[in-house]
Amino acid sequence: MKLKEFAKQLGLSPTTVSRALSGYPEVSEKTRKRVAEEAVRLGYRPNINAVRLVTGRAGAIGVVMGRNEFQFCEFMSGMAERLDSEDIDILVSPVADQDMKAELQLYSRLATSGRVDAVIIHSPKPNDERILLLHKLGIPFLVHGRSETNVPHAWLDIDNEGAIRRATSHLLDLGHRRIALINGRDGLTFTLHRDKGYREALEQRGLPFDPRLVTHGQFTDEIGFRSARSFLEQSLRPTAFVAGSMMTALGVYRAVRSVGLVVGQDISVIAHDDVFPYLTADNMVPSLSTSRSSLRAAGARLADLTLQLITGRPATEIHELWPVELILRESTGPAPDA
Amino acid sequence: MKLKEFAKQLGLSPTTVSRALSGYPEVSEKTRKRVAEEAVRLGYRPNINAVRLVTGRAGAIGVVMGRNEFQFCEFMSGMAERLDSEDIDILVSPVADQDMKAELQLYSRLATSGRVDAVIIHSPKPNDERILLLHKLGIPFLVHGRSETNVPHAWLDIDNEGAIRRATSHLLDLGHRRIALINGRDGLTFTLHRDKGYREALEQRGLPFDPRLVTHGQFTDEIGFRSARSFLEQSLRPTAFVAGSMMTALGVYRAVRSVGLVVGQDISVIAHDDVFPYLTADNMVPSLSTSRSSLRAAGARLADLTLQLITGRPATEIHELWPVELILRESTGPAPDA
DNA sequence: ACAGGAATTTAAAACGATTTGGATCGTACA
DNA sequence: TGTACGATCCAAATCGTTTTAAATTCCTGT
Repeated sequence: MKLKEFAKQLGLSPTTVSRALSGYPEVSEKTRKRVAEEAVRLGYRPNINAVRLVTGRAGAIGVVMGRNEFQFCEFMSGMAERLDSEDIDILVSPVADQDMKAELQLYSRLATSGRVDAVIIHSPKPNDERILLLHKLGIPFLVHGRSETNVPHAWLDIDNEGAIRRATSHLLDLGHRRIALINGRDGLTFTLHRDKGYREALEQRGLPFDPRLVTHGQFTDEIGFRSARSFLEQSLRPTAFVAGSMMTALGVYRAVRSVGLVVGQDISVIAHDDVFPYLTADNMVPSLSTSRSSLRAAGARLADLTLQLITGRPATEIHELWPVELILRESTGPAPDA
Repeated sequence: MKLKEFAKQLGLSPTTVSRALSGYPEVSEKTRKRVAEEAVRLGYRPNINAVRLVTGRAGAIGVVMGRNEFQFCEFMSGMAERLDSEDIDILVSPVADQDMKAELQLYSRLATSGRVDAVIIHSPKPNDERILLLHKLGIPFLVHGRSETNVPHAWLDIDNEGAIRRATSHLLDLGHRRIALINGRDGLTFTLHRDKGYREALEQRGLPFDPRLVTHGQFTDEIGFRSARSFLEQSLRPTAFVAGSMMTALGVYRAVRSVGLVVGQDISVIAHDDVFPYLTADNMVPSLSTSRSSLRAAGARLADLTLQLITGRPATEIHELWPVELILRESTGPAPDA
């Protein structure tokens, strides 16, 4: 059913009907109500593509998905939750991991194709080309994470630095002196922030920083396992691990067991938990101490902020830094006697 | 840059330019080439919303994402891989798990809003209301999984029945007689198929089916753990587990260890693996025997089939059943002596 | 040189909404 | 009574393409 036909059935002009449905003020309350009711009864819905053409809005937010990111679904779920009351879709484009050229091209296509009103950038670097590109192309965008890139941009991030500082500090409080950090991919801002938090905790006690106790890599069980194994094989092995993700922690647990040690007794573990419904720190054996921040909530909020950005709120106003909880469970305990 | 302006610069009519770019035959090769080159040079790209309005195509495929599905990202990645050469987007809508009413409403909105050209249905039931609804609404759709719903529909599925039959058979070959099955959510076709495969393997040996050895539930580590624990606490405990997913298997491993037994020795485990880059069966300790089928490949193929469906291939022609590999690793071994 | 037909090209009509700039209707006030 | 003004409503222009139907150009064979 088209607007013209629907309007005729109501005995009104298309103009009035359109206005009534879009909430413009120059239509009487009585008419608006009647239009709304009849629209439901007759099942009239504006053709979305016509609306998009004439308004110039795309009605969608673009997100670029790396190939190996298990976190992505959770984030998107959050976005979608917030968006489903609006008439805004989520458009997903995939890109091969660590292929910056392909990724830039993709963003460029996305921005110029008019398919999306805004895009979201994940895992930025301190100096991120994508941010420069999108700024230059003039499309609204939001950064999930932080960057030092020298153009104004909106961002939302969690306090990675504080999270890891506190986790490390807590392990130090428990008497651990050799603490290994299995961090994220090198060069990304959040990885750097976590490195920084780790060092700060050491510095606060006047303890030296040993680069042999830190590794970088993707958040997979395999990397968690390998890193932990190689740490445990060092002559002076660490007594505690700070792991970058739940998947990493799985690998760490395995590595610890594989050398005949016990998590929570011989080796303490704290991991960062993005809160997944299908893999919970509480259910691990022993239950896993975590720094926790809901990725789903971040997705929802980021969607919200994106809507604000689209409707004109200046990007320079949009900066949110979320605190991270530290939740202690059984995987952390006092350092064993040396 | 608009078509009109671009055409004027070329000294051609909009019609010819449009045709040249869309590959219609009634334009000379020389002109086509010139138009294509100039389009790149001047950066002309048709306004996507205008195209969509006039052609009536939405240029997007809709997928509905349940909240707790970690598999989803992997599937979507596959779809996206196939789609990124086409001018077709993926539109993601979330829905609360197990809320069929909300889900039906969502599909209905999706189908009538004109935002998508086709939708994909996941995890169907033998008698699936969504299939009936979409058929009634007349929008093209593809089912990932199978259904006995009595309307013609396209589908792609893996051979769940055969996979679990073979896994169970193999455990029987190894001498196991009490084999527990930790299956998926009750009522879904793939769950029923897996149940069936399990029973068939038993029947083939003339062994009785014991319903106390089968549980149903979501694919989470928690459910894996709880189910396995309760099995292991039975007076006559099973010596082998067939687990529905990698997450489930994580829980099973934990449960086995928590009662002081050893996977691969006291207890054999086979799980179904959808092939995730961040959690691999090979890296588990002991490495996990799996029935394996790439979810990413399924996503890519399903995207492909969806394109075919949209361009007119009859749904009744589109039926694919994929075989599942059985990969034996260290988690399976001969049954311990009774 | 010219008819006939194929190969190109084009003008103009969709597609289905929003929005601009007026029109109409009542009501209140001088 | 006439005017001004606010409250409603409407006709027509517009968004940027594709596509239909018709016009033009270019060959080819006689």
